[in-house]
Amino acid sequence: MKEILREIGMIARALDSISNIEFKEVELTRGQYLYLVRICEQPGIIQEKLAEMIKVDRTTAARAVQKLELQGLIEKRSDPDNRKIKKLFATEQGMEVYPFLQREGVHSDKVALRGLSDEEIETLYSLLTRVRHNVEADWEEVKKGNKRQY
Amino acid sequence: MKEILREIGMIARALDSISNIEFKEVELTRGQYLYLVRICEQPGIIQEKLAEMIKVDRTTAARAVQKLELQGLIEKRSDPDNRKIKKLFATEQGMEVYPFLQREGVHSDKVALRGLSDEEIETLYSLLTRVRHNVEADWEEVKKGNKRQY
DNA sequence: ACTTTTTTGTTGCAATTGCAATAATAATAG
DNA sequence: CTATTATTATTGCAATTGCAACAAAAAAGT
Repeated sequence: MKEILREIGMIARALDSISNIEFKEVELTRGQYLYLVRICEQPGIIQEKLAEMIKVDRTTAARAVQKLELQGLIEKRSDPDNRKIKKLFATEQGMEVYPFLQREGVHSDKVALRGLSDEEIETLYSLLTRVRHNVEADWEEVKKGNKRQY
Repeated sequence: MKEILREIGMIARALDSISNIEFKEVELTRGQYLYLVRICEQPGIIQEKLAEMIKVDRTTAARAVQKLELQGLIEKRSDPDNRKIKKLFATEQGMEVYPFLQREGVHSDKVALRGLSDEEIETLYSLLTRVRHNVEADWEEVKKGNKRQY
């Protein structure tokens, strides 16, 4: 049943591709939207958690965040209680583009789920959450350098 | 319900990341496995279809295929009936690594679907197929330069 | 027949991506 | 309390990725 994972891959790449093209209108380059939406939604999140959430390499997130900061869309604030971390916040300018990201997301959602009943959507979501939990555990292990055996 | 698409994104990135790390063992660099498995499974497929299947830019597929050829894992054959296309075939060497890709795929599958019943798996697959069809239509439009409206 | 459009392939950039390696602080252990 | 480990962030490469722009052949229109 390996086709399930292929379907997921296809859907993810297609949607990502669409988003990247559409967000150029808001001066966002490839991938940036992923980080910006999450920072808008979870003000104060740190880079490390962001990478973990998105499932991307730590250094990739570092660079994406760096660029968002340079563009003035987000801000890094040092924490007096913990000098190791930098909390991330969307600036006013960042918050201005957020509604656009939301609208695009809602639309993609609508398109993707067209023809599915509310119940089917609920089922799909619940199943995917479980799959994600399964996969996420392995991802963290492998990222740490541990080897899966099969 | 936009969380569905996020779950899909997370799962896809996590699995892709794992695969990329594991396939280094077989001298494959990032992304190459996507193309190689499909060429092994569909001998004679052309680049354009490959990109369409995988949902990746045409030029990205071009470069991936180019590299696979340079590494001697696949072969491009010109078609006497159609001088525009080049059919792709795995070489012996390419076919040798294929079983490894398969085993990895089966294992990822097992991990991802752990705890799901056969029926749930069936349901998930069927729902995802529908979602993919929905998304794929939009992707092709947007790739052609057409604008979605919302 | 021939003109226009679509398909298929390639290359030049400019950018993201991620592994390795480094650093610094915080948390844990002995 | 100090030594070791884990967390968080950064930078230097080397590679993939994709948009633009081109080319050539095939397919569709007129």
